[in-house]
Amino acid sequence: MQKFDLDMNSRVVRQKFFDFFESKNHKIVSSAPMVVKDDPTLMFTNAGMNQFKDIFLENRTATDVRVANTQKCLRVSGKHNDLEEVGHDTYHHTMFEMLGNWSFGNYFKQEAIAWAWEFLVDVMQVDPSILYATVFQGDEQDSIGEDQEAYQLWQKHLPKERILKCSKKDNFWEMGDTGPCGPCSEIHVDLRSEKERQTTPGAQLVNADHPEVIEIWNLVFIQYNRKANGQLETLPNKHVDTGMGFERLCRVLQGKKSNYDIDIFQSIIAKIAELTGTPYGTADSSDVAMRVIADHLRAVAFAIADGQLPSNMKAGYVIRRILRRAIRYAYSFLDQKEPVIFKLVPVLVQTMGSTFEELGKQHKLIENVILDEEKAFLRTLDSGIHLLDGLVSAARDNHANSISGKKAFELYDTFGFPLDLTRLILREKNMDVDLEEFNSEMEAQKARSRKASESDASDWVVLRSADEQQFVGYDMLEAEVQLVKYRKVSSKKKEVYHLVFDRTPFYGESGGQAGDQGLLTCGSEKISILDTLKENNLSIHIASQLPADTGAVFRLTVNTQARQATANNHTATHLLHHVLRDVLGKHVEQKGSLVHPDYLRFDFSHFQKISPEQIQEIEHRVNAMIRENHSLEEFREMPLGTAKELGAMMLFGEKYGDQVRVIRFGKSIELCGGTHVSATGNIGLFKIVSESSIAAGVRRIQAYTAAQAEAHVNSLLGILDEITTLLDSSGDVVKSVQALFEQNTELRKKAEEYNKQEVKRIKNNLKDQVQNLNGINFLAYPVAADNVGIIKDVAYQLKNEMDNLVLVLGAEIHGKAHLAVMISDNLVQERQLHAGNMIKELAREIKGGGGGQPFFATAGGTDPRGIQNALDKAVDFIR
RNA sequence: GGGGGUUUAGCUCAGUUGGCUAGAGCGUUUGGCUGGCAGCCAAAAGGUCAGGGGUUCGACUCCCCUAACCUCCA
Repeated sequence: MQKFDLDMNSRVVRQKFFDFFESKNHKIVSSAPMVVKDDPTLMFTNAGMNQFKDIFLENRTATDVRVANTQKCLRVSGKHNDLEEVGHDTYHHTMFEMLGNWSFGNYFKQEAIAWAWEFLVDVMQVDPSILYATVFQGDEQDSIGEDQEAYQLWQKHLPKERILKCSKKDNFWEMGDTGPCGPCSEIHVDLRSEKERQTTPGAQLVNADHPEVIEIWNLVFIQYNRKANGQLETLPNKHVDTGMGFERLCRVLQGKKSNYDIDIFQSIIAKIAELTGTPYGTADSSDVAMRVIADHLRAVAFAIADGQLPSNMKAGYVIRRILRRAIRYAYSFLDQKEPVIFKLVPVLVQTMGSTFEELGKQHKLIENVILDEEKAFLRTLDSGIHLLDGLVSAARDNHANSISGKKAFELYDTFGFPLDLTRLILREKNMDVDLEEFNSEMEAQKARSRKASESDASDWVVLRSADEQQFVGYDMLEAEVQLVKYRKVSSKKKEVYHLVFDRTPFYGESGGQAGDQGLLTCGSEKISILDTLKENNLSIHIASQLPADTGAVFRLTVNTQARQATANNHTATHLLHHVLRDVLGKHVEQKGSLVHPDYLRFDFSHFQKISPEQIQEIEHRVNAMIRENHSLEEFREMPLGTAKELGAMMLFGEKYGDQVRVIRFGKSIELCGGTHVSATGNIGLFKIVSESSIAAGVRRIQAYTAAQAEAHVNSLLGILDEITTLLDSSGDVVKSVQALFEQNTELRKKAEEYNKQEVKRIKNNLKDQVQNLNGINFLAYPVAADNVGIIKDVAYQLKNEMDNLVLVLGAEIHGKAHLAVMISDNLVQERQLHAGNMIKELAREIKGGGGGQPFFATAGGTDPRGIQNALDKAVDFIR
């Protein structure tokens, strides 16, 4: 029987794992950020191996060959992970920790298996009789046999009946369609009761989605490379990559039935219970809601700490979806109509802040961002409910008891109102939604999106094997290089080639700095490099075409002008960052940065609007640092510890190696991989052009430097100049404009007054001309007016003053003919007169058209000479 | 990156197939009444109908472009 230890809280478990692998000569490294920055195939870290991917791909050589860590991971989709399922069962999460130990070309299966066993059974005292191991059974298609070696090794610890041979689906790990891969061996644990275990052997339940027979540790043995043609080749360097679900391990050790019962989640759930007044265990629906909230809170808080704010694009959208799902559950099943999730942040910081210090340091920001999103989504829900009410009453009027899928989809797609809420509300009113139609609308939406973002990358064509790619761009702006590999990428818009060279002076887009542009030359052939991207530590040059001779020696030349402009903006960003912390306070943390040749954009945490005076002060101080002309001090390889002692600025959500590059300009010291000016004086001028908010607690500054700043200032001065000239004002322009405004208002009022008088005058004149025909007060008369409004006004006023009126007015305004017909309401009723029909006929006389309502209509035409004819003709209608 | 939507008074929003001289509620101001928790009554002020272009006799309404925001999908 599994014994468990109440003192085995999550912190102790984590520490024991580290201690164990440290004793096996592993280096304990910190978790990489959860948000992935330089891998287009991945938005979030979804496994422990992500931060070592470049080692497996041999883009980087490992400095330590034995490593262990805990990695914060996020999964929202995948074969066993559907966001909508999380919280309903007891062992799936969006955010989770993955404990792992790694060997980079060092130890292999024997040690990996022996140590896994030793850690679980000897150190953590897991009952060996509830453990199962799986090994790869081989695959004919790939012509590889079963993993005999692993099978043998497991027999030292487990009887044969508890070592299971499994298929490629569960026991062969691949990073992607191509690349490093290999068989794996999983450890499963059977947590069912003694009695249940005797009735059904655990072996039958392994890999069968049983909630109590679960995988806890996957040992991956990377020994092959999958080539583009599907073939496997044996790797010279074999690696071990293991991953153990931390929350599951804690569950086993704490003797709980559910991951959500371990200390990490229970502290959060207890707080939810306290805040909502609903104890955990009250009902199934509220329990699910609490698990959803507890899980999603972690995911969102960690993402924000790593710099990923909720937004409507890409990774930010995933975070928003997770957070909104939590809000939805709080709203629907815990009856929380006001923001509540942000109140849980302190508990999370308390339980996890010591291991992940980024949480505590950004406590306030995380709260603010969550609160803001809660408010926004509750507003969205409010207006959605309003719209749904409209749909419901419309359906009732039609005696329908359901709402079309199309409408429900519109509610969801356009107004962000979730389908499950729609259904919940409808059910209370005994109504339903056409789900089939909803789903087909959804499919159409997805298809549209896919089509729009379609791009097709063909396989890499590898020309030569190469060591780690060398970046020489800090020292050189051109270099002789050779092509290592290339591929063609076609998207809807155009075709480009991705080129990778053995070395390059081109800076690949990273750390917010835009990639270099430039030229690739070979003899007389010139190919432009449009952009440079960085993927998994590899610089990829985007070229408009492929060079004729791919085997040649090329010359790569960076566009120096763009590079210099970029450097200006990058250095200015550092100065700005430094000054912001001085002027606004040390709470300022970089939350995003874009360094472009034309401008710079800097996002940072700060909770109020920055006043114009502060903007001026910031600008002034940055310009002062520019004039002080600090020289660049660059330390390419500084131990991380030394950099910290220097007080170098480090960023959350950024991963740093042991050796870091440090950039210093006077008091500004930052860890940075970007390119900079040789002295701050090069920047010339720094000018802030906008300050705004992009999220709760995050502000954005955009600025220009050098030539752009100059151009900006000049264009503003130019506008001012023009205004001054227009006003013919040599003195205070602002006062002149104010005076102009006042004058304008005055004149407008005067004009209105004049019009009123004019209307009155015309009206009084007309009154005398009214004839009585057949009991109708009839008048058809030309008037002199200089705008259409006057005719209209006259007509309306006369209508108010006279009964039984049929009025036809004509006027020539700006060379065009205008007619208006007004008929008293009673005549419209009694005599079936219709101004609109009348005017259509009359309009013929002025060669125009018109229309309107029964009592009032207008027409216009091109022939003013016809006005009198039209007026004469009008009388026919009342005879 | 693609789709859908919104933009009308200080705020929240109505505004039908193009035609009432752009409205409501709240808020503001003024006057009157009133011992009360959003007091009551009356009146007034307040609009570049997001911006620009077009169609039309006539555009808040239809078409095109731009901007900001909301929202879904990838």
